[in-house]
Amino acid sequence: MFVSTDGPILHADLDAFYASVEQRDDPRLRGRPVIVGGGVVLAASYEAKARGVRTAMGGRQARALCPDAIVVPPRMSAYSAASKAVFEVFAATTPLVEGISIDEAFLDVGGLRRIAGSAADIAARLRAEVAAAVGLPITVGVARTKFLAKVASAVAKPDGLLVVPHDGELAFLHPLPVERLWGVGAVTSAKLRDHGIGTVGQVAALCEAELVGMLGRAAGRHLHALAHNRDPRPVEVGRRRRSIGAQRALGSRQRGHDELDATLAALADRLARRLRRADRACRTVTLRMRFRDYTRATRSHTIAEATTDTAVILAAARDLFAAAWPRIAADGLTLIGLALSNLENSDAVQLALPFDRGGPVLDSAVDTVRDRFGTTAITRAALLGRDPGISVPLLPD
DNA sequence: TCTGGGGTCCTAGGACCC
DNA sequence: TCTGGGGTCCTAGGACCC
Repeated sequence: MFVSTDGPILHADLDAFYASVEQRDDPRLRGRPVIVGGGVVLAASYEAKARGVRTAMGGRQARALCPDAIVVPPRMSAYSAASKAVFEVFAATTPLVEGISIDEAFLDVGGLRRIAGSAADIAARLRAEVAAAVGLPITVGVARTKFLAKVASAVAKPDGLLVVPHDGELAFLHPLPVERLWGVGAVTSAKLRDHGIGTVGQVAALCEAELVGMLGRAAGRHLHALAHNRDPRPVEVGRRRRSIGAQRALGSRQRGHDELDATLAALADRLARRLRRADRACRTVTLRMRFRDYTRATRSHTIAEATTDTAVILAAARDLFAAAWPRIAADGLTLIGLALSNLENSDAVQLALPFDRGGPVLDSAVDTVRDRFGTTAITRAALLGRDPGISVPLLPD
């Protein structure tokens, strides 16, 4: 489900989010280099970033670059609470909010001009409100497209506001390095630079076919469009998660079969709980592995019936694990993970009825469910029992 | 100094169906 | 016995993002 207008789009992005929450909650950390996460850097304050510390960097390297950094363990519940408070400020600004991650969202402010002023005014007020209500710095980019709004916020960081005017879009975009384009990571960047392409303007000078030849169909078309600031994607409200996963790094020590099996069971249990809490069910279980040489592999299995059952999920995971065991034993596992995908809503109600009973029973059962859960929930029911899996349409979808 | 944990989307081959 | 095009689903891998 999505709604959108033609109006300007805000990209709001909290600065060094986890580290900023730590500095907010502990005055001794303010103005000092802060690293969240020990083994690997989950977030670095701007004081630490100035010393070269980067997200996802190994902890030892980070401490070498910045020996006086204060390293704190992550407090995920504090970050969730802060995120929730910030999203409440977003929601008070416009109903058209698309959350991208815990610290980032697009806001469509088209149609608000008459009641709330220009997009620049709205953005400035949003920053002030987040600072006042939650005590965190946030950067906002404003532009006509999602992509350009995101580029603008990245350029304006930290604690900034940047509005890209309609008549200045390409003048702003084209001098930027290609790495600013959404979807250009290490691999694509290297390919482009091999062809002597370093700026967005140089990408824009290529025709689409040349880019497709270099990068493949989807990536080529995508980059060609972005380089010309063509991005028709609307701000989408109410997007639902398509997969949930959990993983554990295992370090270099070799783990035995039983220890890995116990880890697998813990992952399955954790994921199944999250699945049920979200009122979703899954059909596909994927086992993720990383080996000593850092190669990766996935093995997946799709079940006929969506499930929320820990035992069913774990059984599928164990089958995949057993099939992969020879390679695991030979190559050594350094990471194990599970992902659940092919998610369906599990907030439907199933009616189990005797196989030989007729329509009136069905009708009264439907009425019961309607009374209890509301009419819109019912579209069809499965006949369970001796012949499971038969679907009978009761009402048109 | 070897690289965490959570996600998204795309590609490509094969099975299967009409 | 050989022949087609089109579509969906599943599986595996890969690039990318925060």
